Amino acid sequence: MIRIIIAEDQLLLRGALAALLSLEDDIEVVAEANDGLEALKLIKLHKPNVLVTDIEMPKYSGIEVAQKLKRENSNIRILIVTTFARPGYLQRARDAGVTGYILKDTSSDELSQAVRTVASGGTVIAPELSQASWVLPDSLNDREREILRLAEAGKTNKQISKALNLTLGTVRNYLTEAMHKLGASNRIEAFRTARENGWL
Amino acid sequence: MIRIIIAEDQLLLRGALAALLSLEDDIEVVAEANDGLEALKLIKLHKPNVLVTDIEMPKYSGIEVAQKLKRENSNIRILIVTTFARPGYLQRARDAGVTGYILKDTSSDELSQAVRTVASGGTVIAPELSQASWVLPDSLNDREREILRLAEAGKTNKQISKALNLTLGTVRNYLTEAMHKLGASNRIEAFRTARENGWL
DNA sequence: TTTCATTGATGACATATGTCACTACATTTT
DNA sequence: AAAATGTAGTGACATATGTCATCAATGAAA
Repeated sequence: MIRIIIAEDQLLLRGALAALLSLEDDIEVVAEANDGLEALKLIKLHKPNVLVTDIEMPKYSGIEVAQKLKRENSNIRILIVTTFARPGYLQRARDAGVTGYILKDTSSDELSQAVRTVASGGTVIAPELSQASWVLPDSLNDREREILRLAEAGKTNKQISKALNLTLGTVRNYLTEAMHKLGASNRIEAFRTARENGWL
Repeated sequence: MIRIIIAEDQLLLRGALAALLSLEDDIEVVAEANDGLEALKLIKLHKPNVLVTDIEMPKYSGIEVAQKLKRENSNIRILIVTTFARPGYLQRARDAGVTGYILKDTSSDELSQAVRTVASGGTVIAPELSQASWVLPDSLNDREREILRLAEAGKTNKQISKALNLTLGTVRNYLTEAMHKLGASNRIEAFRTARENGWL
């Protein structure tokens, strides 16, 4: 029997996933979490074999949960079920020891099959991601990432420089550098590209 | 018996919604659509009582589908189930004759109850929205909207002016005006605010 | 220890953005 | 017909943004 926990903040989908997976003879849903923090607590409590989780959730993202579990040398298997086919997400997920990554645009059959594969030590990657767009490596550094995030929030260079205790000129330099790395010709293109690739 | 069609592009959620609603004795799922266009075709074919639909879908959005149905004087009831609590969406949905608007973060019980209410001629609005709706009226005009959309895509004023056959100065004037209306101090804040309110 | 990479800074420059007052014209309203 | 409204434009101005070459301090690697 494969014991699983489901972490997903959309109640409707969470309930549905639980219902669908409970129908399988070899799968038992032992708990459901509404956010990353709750997921961690429930995992410690129930020691399931597999965590089926969304990425974008309150408290901790699915990727952060995976990172924490890895740091604790947990031997739980993780299957991420997300809307976003973002190369950067997949990259970080794999680095965090995640062995399953599928999209919400798959069938319930594929979902339960993925749970089984992951539970038995296998790897499942959504076909949309397995080949495509590896091409761009994330070359942004932390400063560039921070600055892009603030730019995305509508901050001016001056506000960014105050927030990060940097000079106005330095902020502009980092932004220029980020734009070059991303092939963007202004800050808006830059943070959009970074966001779409899952680098923010 | 309430005959319904479900339109939702995420396969997993669509299947789950269908499964959940099929469990109810008084509800029958007669078809499922993957996008707005398919939904319209299936409605003509099956003449269901209620359309349960997402907003953000390929081909036509749920709101566009509602608008087309209204123009054809269809007497189908529409229940929108969406992730987004955006006042502007709700506003446009109501203008299109939609009588149900709930969030994906509700329970399956509330969902089936909402279907019944809408089917019998009632109205259901997510509580998160029923108050917030009239906070800010959407005072943007079409030009401002277009320009904000292009700005959001990372276009410069010059590119926008070429795309819309306007003068550079005119584009800047519209942008300034939009920023004033939205209480924003630059284009990024402007299109973010507009987007969050569902005005783009 | 010398070299190298990283991180942050400066200054000068061109271009883009945002602000405002005012104009012009066509279409509605009154 | 006169007034109001909507749509687009001009010009002048200040500030923000993006580009580059160059410099300095620090810490890690050779």
